[in-house]
Amino acid sequence: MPELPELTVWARQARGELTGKIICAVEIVQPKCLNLTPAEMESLLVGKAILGAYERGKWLIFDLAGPGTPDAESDPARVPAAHLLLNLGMGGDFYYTPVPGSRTAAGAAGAHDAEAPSASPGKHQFKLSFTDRSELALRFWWFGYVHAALAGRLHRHEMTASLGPSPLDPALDLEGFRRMVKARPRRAVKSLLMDQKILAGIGNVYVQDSLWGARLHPDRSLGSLSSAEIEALWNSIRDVLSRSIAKGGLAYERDLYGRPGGYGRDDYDVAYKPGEPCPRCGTTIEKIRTGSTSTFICPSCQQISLGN
DNA sequence: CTGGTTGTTAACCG
DNA sequence: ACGGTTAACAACCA
Repeated sequence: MPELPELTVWARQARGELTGKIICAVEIVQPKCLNLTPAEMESLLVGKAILGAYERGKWLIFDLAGPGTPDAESDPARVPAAHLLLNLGMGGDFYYTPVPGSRTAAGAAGAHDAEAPSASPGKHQFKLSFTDRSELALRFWWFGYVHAALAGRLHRHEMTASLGPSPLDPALDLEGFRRMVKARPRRAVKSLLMDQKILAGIGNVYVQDSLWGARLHPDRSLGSLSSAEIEALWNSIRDVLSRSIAKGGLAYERDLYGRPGGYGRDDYDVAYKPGEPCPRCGTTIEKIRTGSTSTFICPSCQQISLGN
């Protein structure tokens, strides 16, 4: 499932590839995922230009400019007229189909055009068509959202407005993270990292090696963490996330151009590797139940108590 | 056929 | 109020 690193890669690509494009048609296959009626969504989107794109937790948000002055470059300070908010839920793909006969950033980077999976017809839930005949389709397995908010109303979109800061937000530092931890002494550490209202963007993949890097058992209560452990956790989270971003995200997710990321099994420490040796001490990695999710831990590096 | 997995919300309980 | 648990949603895979 896409988490913060994948969203970061997608947002960067969307900014480079889609900025300035004008939406001329919208295809809504699954109305259930909308926060508006299909007719409202269509009239809100058609005619607007993409001003920019950015990630917010597990959401990808497009700023849209109103019709009339479609060239975002000519007026970069213009206030967006609306926002399109996409969440792929438990997993999905974007399929970008470039302008016929054009060279994309992927093409320039050396991807094989013949191999590009582009839009698989009929399998997407939502599609934007642009006036230059390029398209962006979105496929997810039912839990995704396609929402829109009008200008000045983004703060009233509850699902994104209630998100906490990104762990990679420069405005959040170790002291800020320490305050988050200290404010909730009775909570389990894994539950804190997964809570999108506190820290946005970490899911059940990256949480695994974030905990292992700090030698923390997922069920450790926050009140039991030492100052050094909090700092180790903070560093571990940021290290895991930025390592994946540097490699283009998870190897089993695909970017806008259909290319897989470079962060694969060899990059994991303990995540999804039950039965394999801990890279630090060699102890066999275990899979345990933590609430409704699974956690992969090294039972000797990550103990609930230090066991005197 | 069974059930585990995946993110998010809502409802419920101690 | 807080935090853990569960169900619900839908599709895929083993």
